[in-house]
Amino acid sequence: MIQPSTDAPSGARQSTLRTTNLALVLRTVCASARPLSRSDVAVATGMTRATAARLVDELVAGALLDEAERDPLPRRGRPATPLLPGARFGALGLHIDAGLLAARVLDLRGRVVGERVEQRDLRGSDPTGTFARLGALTAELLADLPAGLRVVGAGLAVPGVVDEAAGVLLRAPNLGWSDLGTAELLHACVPGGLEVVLGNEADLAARTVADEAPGRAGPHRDFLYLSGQIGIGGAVVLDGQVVTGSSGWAGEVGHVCVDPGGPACSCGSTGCLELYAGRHAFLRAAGLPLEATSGELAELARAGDPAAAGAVETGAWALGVALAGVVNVVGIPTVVLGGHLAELADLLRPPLEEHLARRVLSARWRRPRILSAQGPSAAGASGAALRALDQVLADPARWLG
Amino acid sequence: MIQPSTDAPSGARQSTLRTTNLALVLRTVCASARPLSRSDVAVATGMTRATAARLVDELVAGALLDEAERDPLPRRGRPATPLLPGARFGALGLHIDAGLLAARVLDLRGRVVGERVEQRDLRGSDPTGTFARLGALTAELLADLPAGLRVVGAGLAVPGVVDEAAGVLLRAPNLGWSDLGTAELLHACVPGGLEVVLGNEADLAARTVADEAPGRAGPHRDFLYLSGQIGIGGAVVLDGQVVTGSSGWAGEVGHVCVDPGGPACSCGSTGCLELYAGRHAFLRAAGLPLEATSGELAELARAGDPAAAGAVETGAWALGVALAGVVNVVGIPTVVLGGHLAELADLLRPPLEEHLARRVLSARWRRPRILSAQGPSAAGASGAALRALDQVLADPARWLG
DNA sequence: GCCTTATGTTTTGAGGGAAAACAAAAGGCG
DNA sequence: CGCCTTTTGTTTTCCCTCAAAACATAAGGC
Repeated sequence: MIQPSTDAPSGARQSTLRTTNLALVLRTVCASARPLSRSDVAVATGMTRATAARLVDELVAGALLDEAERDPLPRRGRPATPLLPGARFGALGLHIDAGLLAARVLDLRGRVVGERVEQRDLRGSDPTGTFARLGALTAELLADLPAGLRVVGAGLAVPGVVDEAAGVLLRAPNLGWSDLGTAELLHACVPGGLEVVLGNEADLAARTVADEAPGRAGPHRDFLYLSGQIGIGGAVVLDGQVVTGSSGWAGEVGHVCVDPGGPACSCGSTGCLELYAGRHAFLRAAGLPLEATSGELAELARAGDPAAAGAVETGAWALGVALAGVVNVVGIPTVVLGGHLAELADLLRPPLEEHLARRVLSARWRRPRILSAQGPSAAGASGAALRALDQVLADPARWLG
Repeated sequence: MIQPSTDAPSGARQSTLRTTNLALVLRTVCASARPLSRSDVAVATGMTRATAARLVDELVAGALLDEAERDPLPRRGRPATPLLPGARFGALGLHIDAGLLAARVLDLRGRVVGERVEQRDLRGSDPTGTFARLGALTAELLADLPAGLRVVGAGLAVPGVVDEAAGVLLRAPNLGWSDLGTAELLHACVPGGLEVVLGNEADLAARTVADEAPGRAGPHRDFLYLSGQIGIGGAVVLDGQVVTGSSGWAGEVGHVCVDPGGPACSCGSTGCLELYAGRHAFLRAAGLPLEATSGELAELARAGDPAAAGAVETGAWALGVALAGVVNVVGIPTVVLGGHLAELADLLRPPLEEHLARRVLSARWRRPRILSAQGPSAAGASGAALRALDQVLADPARWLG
């Protein structure tokens, strides 16, 4: 018997055409660095002006696009009406990490509409209390939002492995949490009706590098993102898309083996990258207390402190071995350092690039490059909001009613 | 100025709807393990019977689908007309490897219509002569094909890194070839008008595991494929798609570092996986001549030969360290062993699964599994043909004229 | 003040799928 | 044997969406 095939691709009908093109128009406007006119949209998409204008009108009516003030630049011809992504659509991004709590709202233009960030040591904390505090921050933030903003979705970034579908945090060693169902905790955290999607911090932070605004591609589309918090998480980004795999277990770069004869790791393996280039490993090797920041370590190393310089040296070597393996497998020679590694990027870059040049097979053809993530702290919060906004870009028709 | 954006997604029109649905119908029939009727297609795709039937009729008229004999099974209702992928469409897959030359033609049903495989030591061979020999095999093969078969495309699998767009073989250490432009060599190799697309052997061989016939998914959709030839190539398969990255440099598992303090590799790095689990490494460790086969090694190890057993032990250990890293990064716990590793799979599995269980972070949740590729030799040839046939599935309208 | 230019809108037409009725080919059953 | 039921496949009618082309609008240039 043939099933109606719940997930199988279903036949395209007239309405599919419509929603597809509606989404295309919205994405085209979002993707542009400068405001487009209806005519620009027609040219960019290959539609006729009539069709493009009709779709734009519909999106403007639904506030998914805004008509901006006319450009007073003196040009020939009828003046165009510039279009911008709708400022009245926003999404909530939350972030829990070992050292901070954050709640941030981004709008469709990628602007921060409001945020609350709180430094706080959450290692070994009680989930209930932490979610309550996050709920308080969120309530404050939402109360301060400009009137008329539609919050269309929410996401929570956590430093660990998640089962997104089930909303379960499987393992977050830095928080000391595991197998934590978040549905109820989150339900108490945000206003009812707003669903919060769980996500891995590194995956979401990588989005802020891949996209500089909802639907607008950043300068790098293929890269490996390293999120150095206490451990080291990672995300592979191919053509602007985070490769998440069939489950949440991708990107555990911190547990790539650097030296099989090395020390035992808490994960059960030996010689994991985290033991050489994790935050604590850096600080311990530099003789600093675990409360010190990576900025302090960097300053010491730059000042010529031998222990700090040695810590950087060792970290760069370990990163070189592990990242060379990853680059050889995924074939992407661009690595973006985030989290605490971003603060050390300038120091790590020269030795790390040298190690990669030697160990990466393709180095002679395309020399591996090390970049550092620029964005604000709690990038996971922004990434979570971006992901929620991507829903709107994927199916604008849903939000027109 | 807004450009007509050559590669940007262009607006969907009525005809897009048509080609999309045409492709959907063809893929639906191909994906099914048993023949579908027009009515089945309608149910599976969610279209009306009228629409599905019209599209099927068009595909049948173009020979992309065949109407099979009616099933004589006594059932109520008007008897259905079973549909099968068109047997008159085929593609040519070629394969050059260190130890063999192969040419094979598959049809849309995934059947081998004809093949020529020749064992031959091609290490350090002259490209011109080798391509000439491959051309001779191909000419023989094509001459023997049943009349009326339309060969719609061709592919060539090579054990090395390729630039598919440019048709350049950048690096194939086992053949001793590098920076080899293949366009002219291939032009002389196959009949004019047939374009041959270059591809990496491991990527293409992985397709034969992901798809058991054109458009029909195999039992595993997410896995890491290891192609043990002389070196070790690999491919990551996610949701049935080979992840090739932005260039051809993905999948070089053989040069993942297993021990940074290990011996120097010809690639410039140290302690690469190939030095422990490459074909030659196995044979050398077992005290066998380099001409011996992996089957002989396996037999010795099973018979209790200590050197052979040690070689397997060491290889499993090295594979464990390297694959654990890959599994931790891509989050896929299924590994399919191909090439010479397939012959050793039964021996490697127990120790390798044990190493992975210890070193893979997700092992407690999803225990890593080791499988061995079943298919015929020269899987790259089949994969190359499958890829060429996928063009037809992607845009059947092109082949209706 | 008229022409040129670019943008935006309206009108008309064609293509493709949906819905529903219709036709066909078998078994079931009195 | 003849009629009903069931399933498949076909035909007809209608609606939706986009294309094409003409038209309207709002500016600068001369």
